[in-house]
Parts: sequence; structure tokens; C-alpha cells
Amino acid sequence: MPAKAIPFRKFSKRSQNQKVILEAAEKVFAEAGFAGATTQLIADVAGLPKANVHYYFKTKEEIYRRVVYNIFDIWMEAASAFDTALGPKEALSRYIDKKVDLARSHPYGSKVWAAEIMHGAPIIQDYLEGQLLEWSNDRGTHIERWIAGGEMDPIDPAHLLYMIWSTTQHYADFGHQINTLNGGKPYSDSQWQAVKKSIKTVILKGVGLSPD
Amino acid sequence: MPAKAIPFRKFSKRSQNQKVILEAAEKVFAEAGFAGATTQLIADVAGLPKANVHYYFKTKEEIYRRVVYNIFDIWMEAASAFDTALGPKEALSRYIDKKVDLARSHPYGSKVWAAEIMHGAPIIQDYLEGQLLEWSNDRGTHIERWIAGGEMDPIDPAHLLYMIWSTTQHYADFGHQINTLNGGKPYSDSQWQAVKKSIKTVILKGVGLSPD
DNA sequence: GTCTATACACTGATAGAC
DNA sequence: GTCTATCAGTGTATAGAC
Repeated sequence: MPAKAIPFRKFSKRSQNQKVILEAAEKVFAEAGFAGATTQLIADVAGLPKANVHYYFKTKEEIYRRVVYNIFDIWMEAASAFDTALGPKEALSRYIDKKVDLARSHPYGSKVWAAEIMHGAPIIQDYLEGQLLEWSNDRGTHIERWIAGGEMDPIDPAHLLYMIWSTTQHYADFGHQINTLNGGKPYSDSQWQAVKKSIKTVILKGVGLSPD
Repeated sequence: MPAKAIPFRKFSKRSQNQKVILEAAEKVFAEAGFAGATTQLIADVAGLPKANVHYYFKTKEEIYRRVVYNIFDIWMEAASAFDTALGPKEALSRYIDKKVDLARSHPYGSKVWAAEIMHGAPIIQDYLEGQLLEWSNDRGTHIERWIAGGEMDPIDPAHLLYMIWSTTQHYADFGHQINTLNGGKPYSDSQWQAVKKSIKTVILKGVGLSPD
């Protein structure tokens, strides 16, 4: 019998502090970039002394790595909303809705992802060549099947996917520009609804699927 | 009569070196971000000693400022390709073509712009609230007129513009991801043509304009 | 586990010889 | 106008008291 009970609570002090640090880091990396993000600022936003950040994570790169992986996981989970069994209209529709929801709920993660890709994917390259490529090929095959079956207009599946990714993520990555052109105010609930509707209307009709 | 002729050649040594530095800086800022871009690296890419970079530009921020302004000018010039006198189909068509051309010819500038916006537009905020807002409102008014005249489907003009900006710029900003999914190879001429065609087909048809 | 103090490396910018 | 040497400031990471 061990002299001391092993802590196995779901919310141990350790995991709780790590979570706080990772959330702070996501925000700081998004707003300042990897090089511009100082561990001091991450610590300040997390409400901890700088040394504690280094106690939970060996290096700044390790924090960054975790943040990027987290976002990739969330996105791949959303990608499963692209359920080909539902047919083109419903599958694309739900996927777009899900992507807009994520742009709204995870704007920092979206920006970190965008910066990671823009800098040549130094951390996430393996995943691009693995999981993402596999997923894209799979969905592409289904789209081509729908096209061959006359269910939708012919289009290169890759460009359709890029169109969905770009239009939805734009509302996160360029949120500052959008807010500025919106009179300096962030989007309201109804405006976010309008985003979904606009994107779905144009893309679905654009590939020959009646939107409603 | 002056004792010394004032150099007025179009390609003075000064302006030539400045141009080399700005081009190097655009690339370095795009790939490493503002904080990650070192003056040493900019100098190396430009093929000059670091001290010379500081001779031509007082600070790193001044170089960055110039790079961002340059890109903004290029984009606003492209924005004039959105010629409302041509009617909706031709105006949107030419604007999309122009934006894709720029994504291909200025991938670094596009990335610097994206990062600038993602970080809250610390340098370019005034231009967003000025020229860009004015241009967007002007084009938005024309789009609404076309909609009222039954020339195209109803859509919030802002979302249509964001759709064009996002889909086209995506091929620059996320070029690395796109190349990875393209077997690691950059797009060929014909693939870039296909990009234009795909975007125009979906968006034009999506707003009720027959593409060809 | 927490936090202060500090070591060590790097970067922006400049001085000053040529 | 060019370039070497250098300084001042900042940032990551750690040592060590509590």
C-alpha cells in the first residue's frame, strides 16, 4: 500500500493550472504571434508568476505545441460533421454551420492555426500530410461521387473545401477588420446567424444545390 | 548654380537599396511575423550588412510600416477593378480575377496583411476606418441597387465582399497547406486558372448570376 | 508547489573607422 | 555610403529559498 494516495481527481491543481496557462497562451499567441508572445505576458494573462509557467511547461515551444494540437483536434472533430451519409446538401450545410460556430467560439485558436500555416507549418506539418490529407481525400471522393450521380454541379472538390474553410475562418481571422467595418462593434447573435445563411445560400446554390 | 548636381535618376543607389530591403523584409515578415523577423535576417536576405539596413530605415517598425502601406496601396488599386459601371456579372468577375492574380503574385504581402489584421491592425487601423470603409460602403450601395433592380439575388453586400476576399486570399495565406494537399507541389498555371474558374462559378451562380 | 532573483543569449540600434 | 565592433535592453529559462 502506498504511503501517499495518488491524486486522480479530474481537476487536480496541476491540470487546472495547465488549462489556465494554455487558454492564456492561446490568446497571447493569437494576438502577438509566437515570437512576440512572451512567457511573462502569458503568465500575466494566466494570473500566475512567470516561474510557475515554466514549472508546468518546460519551454515556450512546448506550450505553443500544445495550443496548436488542441486546435487541430477541435477542427478534426468538427470535420466529422461533414457526414457524407446525409447527402450533399445536408452534409455541406451542417459542416458550414459547424465551422462558423467554431470561428465564433474559437477565434484565438483559428488565428494561431492561420499563423502556423502562414509560417510554413513548422509544428503541424506531419498532421497536414497525414490526417488532414486523408480526410480531404475521403470527402473529395464522396463529392466526386455526388457529381457523377448528377446530385450537384461539377467542381474540383479541393476548391469547394477551400471555399468553405476560407469563408468561415475569415470571420475569426479577420474579425478585427469585420468589426471595424461593422461600426467597431462585434457581431450580434442575429448577425452570426446571417453569416451562416449567407455562406450556405451562396455555396449551396453555387454548386447546384437548392439551399432550402 | 549648385556646386553639386542633385541626383534625380529614377534608380538612385538609395532608392534601389531601399527597394531591395523592402522586398526582403516583406518575405521575412511574412514568414516569421513582426517580432520573429530580425533585422539581421532581413539584411541577410537583402544581401547587405545589418548596419546598412539601419542606415536606410531608422527602425524595424518603419520598415514594417512601409511594407504594410505598400500592400494596402496594391490592394486598393486592385479594388478599382471592381468597376460598378460594368454591371454585377462583369464587375464581380473581374474583381475576383484580379484578387486571385494578386494572391499569386503577392503571397508575402498577403500574409503580412493577414498578420497585421489578426494582431488588431496596430499600423493600418486608420486606413481600415477610412479608405477601406468608404470603398466598401460605395460598392455595397451599388450591390444593393443591383439587388433592388432584380439583377441578382438578395445578399448582405458585406458578406459577399468577405466571401470574395476570403476565398481569393486563402490561396496566398494558406498556400503552404494547399501545396501540401497538392502533393507538395505549387500550383501550375492551369491550376491557377481553375482556381479563378471555381471561385467565379460558385459565387456568381450563388448570387443568381449565370457565370458565362 | 510557489515565487524572487538572476544567469545567459539574443536583438535593435548606434558609434566611429574607412 | 559602407561596415565592424559594441552597447543597452529584453527575453527565456533556471536556481534555490520558502
